[in-house]
Amino acid sequence: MSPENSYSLIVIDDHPLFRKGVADLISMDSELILIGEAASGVEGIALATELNPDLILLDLNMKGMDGIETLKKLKESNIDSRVIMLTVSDDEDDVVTALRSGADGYLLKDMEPEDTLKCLHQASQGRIVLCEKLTELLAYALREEAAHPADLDQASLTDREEEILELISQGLSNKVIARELDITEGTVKVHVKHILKKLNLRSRVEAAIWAVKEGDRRHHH
Amino acid sequence: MSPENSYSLIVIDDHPLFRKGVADLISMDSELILIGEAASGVEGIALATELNPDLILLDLNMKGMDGIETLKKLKESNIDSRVIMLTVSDDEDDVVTALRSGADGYLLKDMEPEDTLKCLHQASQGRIVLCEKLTELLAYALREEAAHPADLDQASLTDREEEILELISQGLSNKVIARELDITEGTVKVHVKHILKKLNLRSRVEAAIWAVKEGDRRHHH
DNA sequence: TACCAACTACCACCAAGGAGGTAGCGGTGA
DNA sequence: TCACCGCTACCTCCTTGGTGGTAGTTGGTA
Repeated sequence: MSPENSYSLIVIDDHPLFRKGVADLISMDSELILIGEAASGVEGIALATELNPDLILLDLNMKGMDGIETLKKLKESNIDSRVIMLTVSDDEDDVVTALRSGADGYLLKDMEPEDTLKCLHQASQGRIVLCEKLTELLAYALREEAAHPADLDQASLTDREEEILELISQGLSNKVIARELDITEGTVKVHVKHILKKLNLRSRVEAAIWAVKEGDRRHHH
Repeated sequence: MSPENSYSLIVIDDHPLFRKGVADLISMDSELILIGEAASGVEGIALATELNPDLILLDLNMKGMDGIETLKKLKESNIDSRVIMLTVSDDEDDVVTALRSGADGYLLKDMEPEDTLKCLHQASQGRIVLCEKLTELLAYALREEAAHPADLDQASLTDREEEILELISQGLSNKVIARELDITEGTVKVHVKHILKKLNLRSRVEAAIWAVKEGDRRHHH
C-alpha cells in the first residue's frame, strides 16, 4: 500500500516507449506514483507480488503471455491490486473477455491524457472504469444478442411434436413423456422419430441440445 | 425532423410534475425543443407517430402500458426517433432489458441537470448514452456472469470426464466418442457412468442439457 | 514401500431408443 | 364424398445406453 491519499502503480507493457509515455503522464499527477515497470506478463506478476501496488496498468496485446492470461494469473494470486487494462484494442470481445476475467477497468491508449488520469483516480477508489467509447460498445453488444430471434421457425413441427421436443429438452425419457401426456410409449417413439426426421437430427440427445440452444436464443436467458 | 442543429423531443411520462421538470430543463437549452408531452404509452406512441421527433424521453415505470412495452412498440413502428429511457430505477435487469429492447439511452432521473442535457445532446448525435452509474453497473453485471464458474466447479470431474462430457454435449454417441478419443466404447461407457453419478443425472440427455446450459453461462452466449 | 486415483479394458445383463411397417380415428378442405 | 393430415396404437428388429463387476497400468503421495 501507499501513504495517505496517494496511489502506487506499476505498468506492464512490452513496449518501452509506451511505458515511457505512461511514466510521463503519471508524473504529472501528484497523487499517483509509478513504482515499477515490467516488460512482460511473467515479469509483471513477479513485480506485482513484490510491490503490491494499488493499481496495475496492463497492456492487452503482449508477446509471450498475453494480457488476458496475465490478468487471470494476477487475479488468482493473493495481491489485491486493481488491474486496469490499457490498450489500443476497442474490440468488443476483448473488452467483454477482460471484464469477465476480472479486470477493474478498460481504457484505450488513445484517450485524452487528462481523461486517463481521471479514470485512474476513479479506479483507485474502487470503481470500475470504462472509457466512454466502450460504454457505448457494450450497449451495442447487448443489443446484438437480442437481435437473433426469427430463425428457421421450428421447421414445421406439429403441436404435439413441439410439446414432446420440449419434454425431451428437459431430459425426460420416452416412458416418462408417455405418462406425462397420457399416451403410450410407442406413440411417443413415433413422434420422436418424426421430430428427428424433420429436424434432420440423429438422436434425442441432438434434439435436446438443439432445443436448449434454440430456446436460449429466443428467450434471451 | 427539426431545423439546422436543433433537436425536437417529446416526453412520455405519467407524472405531470415530472413532465414539467423536464420541460423546464429542456427550455434551458437552446438546441433542444420540446414539441410534445404524453401521459401514457398509448398516447405517447400516437404523439410520436404524429410528430416524429428526434428524441423521445420515455419513463420506464408507467401505469398501463409500461415503458418497456412502449419502447418495443415504438421500435416496431416506422418512426426513427431515438428513444431515451429516463427513470428512477437503476436496477440492472431493467437497464439490460431496455437496451436489449432497443433503447438508445438510459438515464436516471436523479442525474445532475447539466449532465442530463449533455447526454441528450450526445444521444441526438446518434450515440447510445448511459449515465455513469450504469456503466459501472453493466460492468459488474458482466462480471457476475463470469463469477459463476466457481459454482460446484464441475463437481470434480476428471480431465477425461470433462472431455467426454463436452463430446456428449455435442450430441455424439459412445461409439463415436470412442473413435474420437481412440479408446473402446466400453471405456467411454465407464466414464459416462461416472459423470452421471458425480453430477447426479439420470441419462446422457440430461448431461448434454446440463453441459450446454452450463457452457452458455460461462462463455457469453 | 504401500496405497490411491485416474484411466483403461473386458464381461454380462437388461433397459431404452430408433427404424420400419400397418392401421384406426377425427377433422378439414377440395 | 374422397383425400389428406395429425394423432394414436401396436408390431418386429436391431442398436445404443447404462449398471454391475473385475482387473491391469501409470503416476503421485504418505
